[in-house]
Amino acid sequence: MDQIAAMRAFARVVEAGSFSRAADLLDTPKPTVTKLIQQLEAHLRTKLLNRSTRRVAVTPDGAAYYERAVALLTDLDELDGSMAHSQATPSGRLRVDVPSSLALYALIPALPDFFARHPDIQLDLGVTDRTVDLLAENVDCAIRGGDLSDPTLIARRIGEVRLMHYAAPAYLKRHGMPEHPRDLYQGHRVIGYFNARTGRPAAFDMVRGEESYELHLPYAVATNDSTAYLAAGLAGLGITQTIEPMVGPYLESGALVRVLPEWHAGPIVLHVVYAPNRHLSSRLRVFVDWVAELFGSGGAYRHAAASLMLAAGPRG
Amino acid sequence: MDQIAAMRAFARVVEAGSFSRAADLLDTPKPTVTKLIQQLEAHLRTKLLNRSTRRVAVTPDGAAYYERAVALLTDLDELDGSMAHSQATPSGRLRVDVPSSLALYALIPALPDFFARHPDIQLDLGVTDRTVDLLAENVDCAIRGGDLSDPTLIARRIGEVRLMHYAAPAYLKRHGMPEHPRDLYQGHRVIGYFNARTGRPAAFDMVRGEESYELHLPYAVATNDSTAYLAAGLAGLGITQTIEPMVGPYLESGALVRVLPEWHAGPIVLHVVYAPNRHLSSRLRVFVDWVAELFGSGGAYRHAAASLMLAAGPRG
DNA sequence: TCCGATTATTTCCATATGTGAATAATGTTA
DNA sequence: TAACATTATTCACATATGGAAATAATCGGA
Repeated sequence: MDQIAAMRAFARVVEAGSFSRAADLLDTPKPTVTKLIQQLEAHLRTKLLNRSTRRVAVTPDGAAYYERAVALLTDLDELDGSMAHSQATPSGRLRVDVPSSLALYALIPALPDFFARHPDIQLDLGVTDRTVDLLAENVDCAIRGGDLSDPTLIARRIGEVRLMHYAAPAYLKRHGMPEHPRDLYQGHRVIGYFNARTGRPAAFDMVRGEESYELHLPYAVATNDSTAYLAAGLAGLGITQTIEPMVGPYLESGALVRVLPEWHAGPIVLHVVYAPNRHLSSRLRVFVDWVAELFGSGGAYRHAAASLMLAAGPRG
Repeated sequence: MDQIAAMRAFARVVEAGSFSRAADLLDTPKPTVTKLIQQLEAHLRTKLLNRSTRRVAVTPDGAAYYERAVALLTDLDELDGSMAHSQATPSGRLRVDVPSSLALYALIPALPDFFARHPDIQLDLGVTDRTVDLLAENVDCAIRGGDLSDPTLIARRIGEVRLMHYAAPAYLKRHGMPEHPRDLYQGHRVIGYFNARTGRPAAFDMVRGEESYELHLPYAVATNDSTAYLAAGLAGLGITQTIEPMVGPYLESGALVRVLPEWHAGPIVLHVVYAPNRHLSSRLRVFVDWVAELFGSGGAYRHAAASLMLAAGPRG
């Protein structure tokens, strides 16, 4: 028995004073109304309505039950309605994971635009380069760069950035400027970036035309956080392999210098990933669309100049 | 979809943290739980649970829905429980119709005993000789004497009373004592009792052994209320045909005298009638049983001596 | 009192749902 | 990395429910 349908039918019969009219109002066949009322009475073991073919009278028990049933149905409709409303109107909290560099240099500076469009959404930003488990940590979506490790997630490509090589002037004054990737093995140090999961530092990729090298270089310091990585480079601790959009203001101020400018480390593809879901919430949908537009339009780094500046190392 | 079952399943999964455990707690097959959750998510167009075969996590939407759904289910269980409770423990109001003479001389004086047994029941007594429509007037049951007119009602026989003939001394002083039923046509008057529905006065039935007469006699006054009828007889307005148990104290006090004592008007069978109902409420059941016992045991009129006494007419 | 219009209910077949068995997926352990 | 135990889901058939048509019941009017 569908008790809710039965309660609705009963309420309508009480209000309409007739099984037939109630059936019409509910757009339900008359035998269905009959059966629902019978089922409800059987469930409650109480006669709710005294009826003949011409007349329907509510029993005292039925009248008492009606009052409370109507209140319950109102609560239920309200609950259903609030779920529908929150689907139709993007609102509520969204948990998003972003690598720190993309958060600090691209996403966060653009958020005023997002909130201008969707003032009812709250974002919980997880700022970490670590690859989080979306299910385990109740993360709605994550922005990821590079290779994707979880094939079960939906990955929507939103753009790409180039990795280039830079060093602080003080570093270059001490170690000299390399002319070729092989030179990096001659007394040079790099800033290491290690994958949080495997613990192994990433290789330095050098690509020029058809020529390419994958170098595993000695480092004085390594980190798994992209912003700390940049700070280490600025401190003159070694050569960095960093995404282009982050370094603009530091190149301008001279805090960083391009190293081996004809060589780059190839593009890093950016994705926004989320779990498959037949019922994708509207807030997740609008966020994903907005992020795709932000990074895809090239506008992601427009605000970088007005963004935070890390401390540069000694100019030497 | 049975939304209530779905909500219950959802609540159990949230609490148990597992589909299988929830199914066990609900004594429901596991595929049923799976389907119910799927149906609920489809209904709400919202993902409530992120799950794998090994893990179940509640979404933020799911958590919010859970709080409110549990409150609703509690209200519903309370409502269902209150109906069940009112069935198990006889309580609530009962509308009973009784002819006035039986109310005043038998039922009402015995009610202290009924309420000692069932203190939670309230009785609404309709005291009238009129044959009420149980359905139209929301009457739970009625006590009736004589022939039954409605074959659709359940009639439970509870006893019988004899109709005899009486007159006040003053009446007999004026008109003399009849020796035979035929004498009643010689200047006598009777108190007429008319059926409320047909408006026709009842005949006087006289039975002695194999001999019987059905007399339509002239009357000075007629009424459709059995207590008013008795009062008219006490006032010396004519000969009455009244049930035996009512007149005890008046015979004792001499306010009434037996007329044609070898003749009686045959027994009147008493029934308690009520509408057929698959779910007879417990209070109606206990009332019917109690009334049957009261009238069946012959104790119905035990209290009459201590009961109200109508004013007698002039003794003459 | 009888007839007819109206309305609740029943019947029987079509459709939807429930459930046992099988399958797919997950995540821990050796 | 492979094996295995556990658990959510799917599949196919059995059972329950929905609904059109037919029937039964009611009650007002002639």
